Amino acid sequence: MTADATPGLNLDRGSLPRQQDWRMVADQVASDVQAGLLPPGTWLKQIDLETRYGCSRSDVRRALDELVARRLAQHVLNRGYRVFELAPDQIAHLLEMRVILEAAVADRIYDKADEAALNRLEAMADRFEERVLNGTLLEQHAANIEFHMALLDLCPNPELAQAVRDTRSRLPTALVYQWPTRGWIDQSVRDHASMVAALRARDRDALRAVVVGHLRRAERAYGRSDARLSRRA
Amino acid sequence: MTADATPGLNLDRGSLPRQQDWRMVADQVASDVQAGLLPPGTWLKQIDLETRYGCSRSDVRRALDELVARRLAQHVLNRGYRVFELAPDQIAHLLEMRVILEAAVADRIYDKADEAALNRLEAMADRFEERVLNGTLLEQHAANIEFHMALLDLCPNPELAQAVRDTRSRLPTALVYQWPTRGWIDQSVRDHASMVAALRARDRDALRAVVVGHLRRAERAYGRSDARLSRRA
DNA sequence: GGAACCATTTTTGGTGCCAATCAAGCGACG
DNA sequence: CGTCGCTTGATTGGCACCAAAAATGGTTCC
Repeated sequence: MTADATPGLNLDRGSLPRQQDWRMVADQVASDVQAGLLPPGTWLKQIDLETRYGCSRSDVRRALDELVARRLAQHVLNRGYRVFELAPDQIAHLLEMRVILEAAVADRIYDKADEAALNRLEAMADRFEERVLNGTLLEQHAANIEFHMALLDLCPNPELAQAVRDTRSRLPTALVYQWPTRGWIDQSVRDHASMVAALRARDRDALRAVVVGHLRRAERAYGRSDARLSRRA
Repeated sequence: MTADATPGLNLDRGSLPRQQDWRMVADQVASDVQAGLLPPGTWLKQIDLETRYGCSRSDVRRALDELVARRLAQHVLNRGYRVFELAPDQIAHLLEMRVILEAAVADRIYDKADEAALNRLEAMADRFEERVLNGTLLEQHAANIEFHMALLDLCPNPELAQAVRDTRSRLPTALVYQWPTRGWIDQSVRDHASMVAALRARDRDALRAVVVGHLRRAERAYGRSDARLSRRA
């Protein structure tokens, strides 16, 4: 939290309706954490956040408490708040939970998957493919997220969907920015197509297999990034 | 800057040398909600909590925010906080998630289930049975919880175990106090015994079947309570 | 008799200030 | 020369006060 005066991003809040500011701050910080702007272990100084997001001190405090409750930050008494730093085994555990939850989602996704939804999904898969061909890494990432979110929206159990979102938000995507290999991306493109195809064919087992395989590959990618990181440390 | 000797290991929420005040208040309120002392929909007035738990106003506020983050309470702007009131379909969704998560736990529980752990578990099953024979409803309930918590402690994935605890905590147990039928309790006793037996026999499928059956019965019990409630409304 | 309106009281929500606490820098001492 | 202890600076954390909003109770008018 040192090297940003960051002119562009700030939304003026004087004109906004003044309800629930701290929630927006929490979401902003969460978003910045996910984007890798605030790496794990960074101290979240209250004064910095205050100026950065242009809100009051109490808003910052409540936002930080919320982030702790979401397990995106941890609180050290009389020291402050820092971005949560997951140990490798914690990452493994979270990834395992992701597999469990997303497999369950895959099993339950059929009821709401009508023709219109399938078409929208296919459009997003295509968009991802197009972004892979000619788009920045950031755009690829965004399109990827979009596809998965759309898939998740088809889950008939909103609590389950939220659990998936929460689990995902806790996993650092910073590692993804050094996106492993070209083969990985291509495989992802194919996976997305396979998912839509399995949905169209109403083939439960195939869909679950694709989803689990997709996540397992991500798991291995994390493993590689971790190895890189620990080699450096 | 930010040189740090201790990266990552701490996730303890309870083992701090001195727990923060507001956290204790939050846990107290959560416990009272679970116990049915604070029925769903109850307004949680700040002054009441302040006097009831003998803490400052800011502690109360932070505790309430934490309860909102845990989805045990909801916040209405300029009106206050109230105990979360789940719609029947939300309860159904949460129960479904419980089945998903606990089935996953059952599948993964073997690694840590050594002889000592099995004996402890069996002792708890026996205690539950004993409490069913001659004990108050509250004691039965406590013994039941204890057994399930011990079972959960065998889960090698702490994140998954925590997810189960979180999901459980969101389900109102107040309905259980009017404990459905005698047959239900007896079946529970038998289920617990079956779980231990399946663990001893290392029979994955059997264990999962028992767990899922156990929860499905609870599901039906909730359904009945809901019917009772909505009939009255 | 009932409904709308107004004053009072209660409760919530935010802000500013000050004490408690910790890290870093500095000097003295073994 | 290294280490211990103190001082200083910066940051966090709690508390008390005050403003805004809603519920309550009573009154008046239709």
